[in-house]
Amino acid sequence: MSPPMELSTRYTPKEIEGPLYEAWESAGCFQPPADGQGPAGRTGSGKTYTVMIPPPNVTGVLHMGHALNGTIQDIVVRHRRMQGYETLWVPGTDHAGIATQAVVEKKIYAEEQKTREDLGREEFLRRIWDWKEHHGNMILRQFRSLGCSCDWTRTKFTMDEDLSRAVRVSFVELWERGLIYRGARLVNWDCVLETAVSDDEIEYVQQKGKLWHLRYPLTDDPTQHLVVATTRPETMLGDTGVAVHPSDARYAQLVGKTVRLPFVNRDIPIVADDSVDPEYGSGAVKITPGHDPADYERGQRHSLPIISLLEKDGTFNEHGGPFAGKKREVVRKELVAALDEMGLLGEVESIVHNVSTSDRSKSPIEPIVSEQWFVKMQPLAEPAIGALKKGDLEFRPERWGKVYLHWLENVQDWCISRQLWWGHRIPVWYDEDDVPVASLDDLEIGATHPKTGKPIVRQDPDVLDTWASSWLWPLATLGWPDKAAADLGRFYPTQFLSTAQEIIYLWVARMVMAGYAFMPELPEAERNPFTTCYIHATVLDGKGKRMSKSAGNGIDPLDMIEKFGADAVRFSLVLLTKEGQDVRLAPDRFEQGSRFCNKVWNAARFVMMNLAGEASTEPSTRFEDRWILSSLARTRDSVTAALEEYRFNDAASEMYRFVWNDFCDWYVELSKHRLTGDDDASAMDARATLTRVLTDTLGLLHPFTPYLTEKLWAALHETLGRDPESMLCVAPWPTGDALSVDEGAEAEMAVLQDFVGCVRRVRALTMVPERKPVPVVVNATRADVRETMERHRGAAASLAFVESLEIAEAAERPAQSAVAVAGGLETFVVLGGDVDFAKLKTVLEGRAEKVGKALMGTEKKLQNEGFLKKADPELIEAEKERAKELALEKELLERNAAGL
RNA sequence: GGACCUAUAGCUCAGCUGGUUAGAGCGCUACGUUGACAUCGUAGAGGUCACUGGUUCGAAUCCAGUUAGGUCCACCA
Repeated sequence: MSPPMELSTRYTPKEIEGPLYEAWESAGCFQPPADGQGPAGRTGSGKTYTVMIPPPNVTGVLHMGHALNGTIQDIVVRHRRMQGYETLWVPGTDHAGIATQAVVEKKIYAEEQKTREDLGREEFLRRIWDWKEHHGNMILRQFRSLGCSCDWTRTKFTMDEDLSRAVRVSFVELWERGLIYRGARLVNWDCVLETAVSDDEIEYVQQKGKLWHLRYPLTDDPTQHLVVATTRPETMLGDTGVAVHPSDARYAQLVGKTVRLPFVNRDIPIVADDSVDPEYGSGAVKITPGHDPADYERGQRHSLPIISLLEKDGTFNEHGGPFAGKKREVVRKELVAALDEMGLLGEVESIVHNVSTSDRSKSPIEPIVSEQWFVKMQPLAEPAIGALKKGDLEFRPERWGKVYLHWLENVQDWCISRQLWWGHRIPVWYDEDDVPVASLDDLEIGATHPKTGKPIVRQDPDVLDTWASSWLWPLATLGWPDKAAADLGRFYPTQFLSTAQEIIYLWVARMVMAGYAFMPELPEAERNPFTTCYIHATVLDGKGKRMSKSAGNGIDPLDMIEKFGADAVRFSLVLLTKEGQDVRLAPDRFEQGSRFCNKVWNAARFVMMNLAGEASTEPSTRFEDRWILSSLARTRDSVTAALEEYRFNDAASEMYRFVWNDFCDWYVELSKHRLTGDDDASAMDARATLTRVLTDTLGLLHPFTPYLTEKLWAALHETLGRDPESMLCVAPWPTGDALSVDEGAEAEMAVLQDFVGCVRRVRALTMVPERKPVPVVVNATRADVRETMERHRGAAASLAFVESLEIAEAAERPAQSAVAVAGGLETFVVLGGDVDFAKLKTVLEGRAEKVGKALMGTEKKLQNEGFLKKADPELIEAEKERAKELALEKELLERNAAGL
């Protein structure tokens, strides 16, 4: 047996993490075994376990939410890998259309004062690719430093050639199934940047504004007016109706009549609509379907025409009448003044309201109508709803299923076109009559339109929504649309998806739809892309606010990794994050994980420093060995169960408790006198048990703290002269093999712990130092307890630092002794010097009172007829037993207090 | 406005399908360094389980309401 390798007294993550990660990767540990001939000596098991990373934006940097999610996925993946599954975790990034385009555009403007129009489409795209090559994927490197065991050889990007192909195939398939159509739609228009922006890029800014009351003359009788209230008076030029609430008596007789719109002299109808709030403003709403989403809806309901007033830069077009050609701000001012002059301006209220503002240009958003591409969602949603209802898909926590269903059951058609340059170009070409056609392969300008036979004149300039590629993620990363792709057959469907709540419908629901839509050849349940969708906690700051870049309250996980190590960050995150519960984080929360890692490190050091002698090969019959192995068995079972049920914090706290409280505080302490004592057989048993417990502990802990445990695994193997090539990362998960719960040993251990607790309490109370040997007399009325004490007097004496130990049934309290009571034991500690008996008396009385209260509680229960009649008989028995014990304890406490 | 979540020790949180002397970590108090670990050990103080009702023999736990905080979605003409 060789001496243990040199281990410092403190765990120093920084030095070991990098090399270990490289070792895992170069040994191919993260790749599933190919064709039964696995890397790192593994063979295929035939069972696969697949996880897809939610692809972060290429522009992204790791934040706490990523760190938490990365940790969760890695725990699952490492656990399954050790269980023998052929495990695949696919990493990658998302091209994130607008976010990326904005980042690069901004950078180019800052450096060269050039806009994307200045560069032109082709050059601009080249620049983005260039940027992506140099600065993208930073986030993937950060996932590595967390220890994530992704198969990096399969890294994907949503604009890779194969994924782009998949996007195009999916588009054409939907086109051919008649699920894609073109239609008018209000989009959020940024008049400064002259682009549509998505809902996500709008900020609602609270501003002071005015609510203008405008008086519209009735067509019948121009001396009468209908007053409408608006915050955007200039849009009146596009009004095609006025709405009032159907039950509003003030206007009831006007419904069906028309008003004449000033400036443009258009007669527009007055309609009744439930959406109008009679209390707000004048109770009458102007309807501008071309420039307001709510009005668009109202317009649809009442079949009102749509008028578009604005050019792309925000100037008014020919529908603006006298204001045509003027900017929107100017029109507002002039129009209000003109109305005032005509006597058509009523009250002007000052109000505070939310103005939708473009994130990027900070200018007010103008909703405008434009032509967009849509996907019909209804037919795609049906099977996705079925997946959840039939149980082929489950959410964790379950309640998120409701969010998923609610969205699917009210699903709107999906607008998939975006007026951007960065993204998958829409594969649609038009002939000279503007007849569109979708095509798998690019059509040349001048080529023949396959349907009309006329020449193609242009390709659609827009690109697809980012989610039009990410909804294919589980399919396309495995080789779809090539149905014969080996990975697709082997790893699809996947088992586990962990992601954030806010993308349940943006992403999760759509992936499910895609699975059903594009894998029709599979049995129904297997089309669903993942069986479990785990929604992880939202990470909040120490004050309970969401962590975000803009709020500046984020904790950088990389700083924490730098300071505490990846394992400490991982362990802390998981320990703190109860399933389904948001988590508040402050930097000092990571210390707990850090301390734990150090504890494990030192426990392992202790074990290895004491393995220099022979170890037993037969199972030990000694109670402390049986006790710790029993506890190990319980822990192993509950950790395994917790991991399989995604209760990661339960698993982590079980490990924490076992390692710290059972193994370090009791077993290691109990082993010390054996390892240095004269009883060789006992020492051999201790060495065997220490080795066994450490080995399994490292295995159980590996998913949580991979670096620490891998390092210690290597050290242990070196110490024992075992296979130096062995890697914990791909070692088998600790399982049953003869390790089971031993209730006898547990009961004996409980007696010992009671005894030691008594002695320690007396010492603390009377200021006798922990290690100063003292004579102890212990009374145990129960014979079995007395026998246990007799059997383990050596262990008891060693743990309690006893000078002499007398075990009796009813000994008198020795002179100059203090006493503590627990579990039916009456423990007298003989002290030298002065003892504060008055203080001791107070403590005993206090305890007696507490125990008395508990006793009263149980007695009350036992006298309660309802309880005796209705409660579980076993429970009643237990309660009687408890009453006996409490009564004994109370008696002992009172007797001793009285004797002082 | 809609949906959902939370309220337990000074702080951050556990407490599963109702029966515990209501727990953990941090912080606090006292004591302790001859070697696994001071990123440690031992002992201790500290809680009307937000409030009000209800169900029950029995409620931190189940139900209803109130209050306070949070998250997501929608968005005010």
